[in-house]
Amino acid sequence: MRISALEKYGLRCLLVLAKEGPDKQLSIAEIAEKEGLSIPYSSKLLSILRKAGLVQAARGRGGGFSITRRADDITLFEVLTALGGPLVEPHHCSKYAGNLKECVHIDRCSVHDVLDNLADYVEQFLNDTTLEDIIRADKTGYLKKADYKIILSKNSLQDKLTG
Amino acid sequence: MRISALEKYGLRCLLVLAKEGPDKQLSIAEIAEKEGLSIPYSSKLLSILRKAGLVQAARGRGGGFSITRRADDITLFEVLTALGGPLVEPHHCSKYAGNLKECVHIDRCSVHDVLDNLADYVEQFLNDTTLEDIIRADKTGYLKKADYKIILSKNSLQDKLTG
DNA sequence: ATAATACTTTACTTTTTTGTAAAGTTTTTG
DNA sequence: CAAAAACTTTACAAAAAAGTAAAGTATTAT
Repeated sequence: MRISALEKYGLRCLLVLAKEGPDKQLSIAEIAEKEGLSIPYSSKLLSILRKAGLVQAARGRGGGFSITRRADDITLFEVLTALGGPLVEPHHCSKYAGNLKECVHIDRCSVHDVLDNLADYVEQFLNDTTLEDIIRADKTGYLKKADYKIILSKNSLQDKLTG
Repeated sequence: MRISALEKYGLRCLLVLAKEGPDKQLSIAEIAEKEGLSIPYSSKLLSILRKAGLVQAARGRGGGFSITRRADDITLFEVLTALGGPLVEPHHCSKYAGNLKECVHIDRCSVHDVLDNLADYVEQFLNDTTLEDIIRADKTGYLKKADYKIILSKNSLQDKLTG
């Protein structure tokens, strides 16, 4: 379980634009320079962010990229999902079944269930963190932080199935 | 950010042994068969688990693997860390600096800070989940689950540095 | 129009991760 | 002691991810 390079670098590029706000744009070269990345790699990252609708591009002379929404309206969840996909593969049991066509735990896979719970849990954190929070931390040195007082309860798997 | 194949398969192999308890052992062939994995791949997974001290091996005829501790004494954090390493690279800023030798945000990297917070947060969940919880869920259909009532607070970065 | 600027797309190389194969070592049984 | 069972190690092949390069397309200024 690891944060990918694409996620880290892509987030950093987006933060550069987030600091500028939706009304200002920067060229790939400017963004690459600010983050110490190569121009081709920055192009790739920005292309992914554009396809996800997080930034928009203006082509031609005087063009560049701008963020599509305000920093306080974009969550870390959106950004990391755009760059790295979901934490758990949607069809884990069919994709990672080893030699067999289907997971041996096809009827009830508690590993999958616990990983799904973890994904939900992580999503909660990521949805509670906006780009604005990160920008503010840069300026003030204070970062919003989960308080590690997690309430654990027993929930029925059946609840999830029936909604 | 993704759960790796090694983490998922490794966890499954360990769970097979956890269900048997520390006093019973199974051969690689038996474990592979139960999880629908190839024998060479299972060997690799069990080798990693052995080096991490989570299982022990008895060689020779009649040998096999057994878990070293009870299922309720092994957390998901230990298992996933053994199989996949930490969520965030320890020296992210020096390793993923792009073209430069050091991260451009070397003095204060709020991206790194927020990812460290995420790692701590995830660790909390993983430390609260034992192999026994997963085994129980297999039997009963009930899985312990974080209640999504996360208390967010503002914490000083300085707090982290000074302890 | 034309040239310069700047995004876009495709293809390719390198590195890492996954997964397999085979030869080696240890222990037990006959 | 020899053979079989079973773990161990090393090396290798295949697939995915990371990162680079180059040719293409759109826009604007002259």
